[in-house]
Amino acid sequence: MKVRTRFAPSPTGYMHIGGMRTALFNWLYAKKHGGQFILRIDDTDQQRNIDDALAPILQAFRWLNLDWDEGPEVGGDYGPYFQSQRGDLYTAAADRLLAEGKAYRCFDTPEEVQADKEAARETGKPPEGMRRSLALSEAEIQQKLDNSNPWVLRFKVPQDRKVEIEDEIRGHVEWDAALMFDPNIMRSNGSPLYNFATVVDDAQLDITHVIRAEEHLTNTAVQVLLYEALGEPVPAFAHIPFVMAPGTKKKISKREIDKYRKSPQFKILFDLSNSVLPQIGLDEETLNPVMVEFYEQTGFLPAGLLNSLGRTGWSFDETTEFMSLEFLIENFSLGRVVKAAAAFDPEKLMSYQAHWMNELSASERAERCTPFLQKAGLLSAEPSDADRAKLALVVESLGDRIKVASDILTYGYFFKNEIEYDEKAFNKRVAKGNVPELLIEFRPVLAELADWTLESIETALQQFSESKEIGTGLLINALRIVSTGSPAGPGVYDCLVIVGKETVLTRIETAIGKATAG
RNA sequence: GGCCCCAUCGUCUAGAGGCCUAGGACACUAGCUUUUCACGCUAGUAACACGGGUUCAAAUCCCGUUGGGGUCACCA
Repeated sequence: MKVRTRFAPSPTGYMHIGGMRTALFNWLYAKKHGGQFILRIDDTDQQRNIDDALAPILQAFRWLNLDWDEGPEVGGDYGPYFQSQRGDLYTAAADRLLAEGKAYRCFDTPEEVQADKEAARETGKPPEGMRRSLALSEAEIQQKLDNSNPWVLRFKVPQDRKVEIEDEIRGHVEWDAALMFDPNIMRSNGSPLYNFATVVDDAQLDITHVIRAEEHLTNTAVQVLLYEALGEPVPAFAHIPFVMAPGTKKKISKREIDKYRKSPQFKILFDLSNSVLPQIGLDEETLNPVMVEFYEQTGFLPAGLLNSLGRTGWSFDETTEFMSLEFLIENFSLGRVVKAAAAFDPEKLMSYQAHWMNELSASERAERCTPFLQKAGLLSAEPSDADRAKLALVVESLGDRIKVASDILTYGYFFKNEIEYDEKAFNKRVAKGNVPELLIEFRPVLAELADWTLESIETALQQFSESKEIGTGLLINALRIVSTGSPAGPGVYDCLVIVGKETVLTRIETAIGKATAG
């Protein structure tokens, strides 16, 4: 049998990082077994702006290179793939259940149902009055129908049995049907409830493996019964633990974002957010680390996020950490999914990210950095050859200092005409001792250099230091601040070459002026 | 509260009765390297929730306790 898995997001306007992990596991399982991955949109409860709310979700899949075999935009033989367009399917299934006596019209008011449930809560058993509508005669039912009394469709749970599944991750799980409350499967307006719609859809779509978050484990009991009542084969289930927020035991959630902002475990991500988003014109309030979009916008690599997602709640063996998407496809298995919930770890994500960034060539890294400089207004939309050459030089000399593409903005000073001095560093390395005097003497040496290369500058500096009987570190450290303003960055000679001879000479003058002024 | 799930270093995990003096990775600490920063290298700190069984032998199997989580909607 051909493996078919699915991910069924609601159009919420963003792709949740935890949901992405669930989707990834579904996708991997399908790919690993040469099957199909289907995207179905659970929009029964949504009304408007479906397109807007769906776009970021599809974009997240595209960005991570997780293609879907059937679903929005690509279509497929089992469509439509929006629940809002599959009404006939649910109605037909509901009619059949009603006709076969497997479901019944419940005329209880919501208040009655509520009261029943509260009364029964203590015992854990279904309430006495649950099936009072079932006792109604044909005539009584007809009369209520004629009076347009509202009703919902309830599934009649066969109570004299157990419901059992062999979960691919959790193993044997069973429930006592006698303890189950007849679930509402159709609203009074005729639209289906989740548990019903999902079963009808998964059956119709020939889904073979339902891989979803463990919060659905309890729902599975009802769903199994529904499959059976509908005469459909029950798919294999795999309930994966959910992704917790770092430093907590709770599922990671967008609602808790304000707490996360203060969490030390999240610091690395919010620091990035705070420094990068304002520079590229994005709002820190609307974009955050719970959303997959955040990682795309701050310059993570798909490989970095994928590696992180693939390793939270799953492992290949005792040592393998770095996994490409190809590796994951080749080796993924539900059997190795960890049963306990796992916390998403930003620090570890960063280490995966750094690894995959380093796998890229300098020119590939430069390409990733380009849009960030452009959005920050530090590089024109159509860079000149000189601009490109400079960027290439900067990225090359920065090496592994660029972990996420937006890190290039930390070194934005290479692309500005005016530099800002790090005051502390300036006082420590420039406005100190006889450094200003040394700079005054060294400047003409640089000015007379025929070549402006790493080697020529280094040689000149060493000879000069030797003649003055000083360590090279003195000028090296001073020149870094003088030429870039910043205490951190590439080697000085790289800095000097990148900044350029004329500018360096000018900046030495400026720095001397500043250092001697006060 | 009923039902269901889960439980190894701070974190992600390895471990399917003896390879466990519990392994790897991230983080952390120290040292080395070094012209800053970063990288790299070396070393170190650090865990089987608890209590009973079963067994010659248990992190691994069973039971219980505790703790954590999920779920009990005309949400998905």
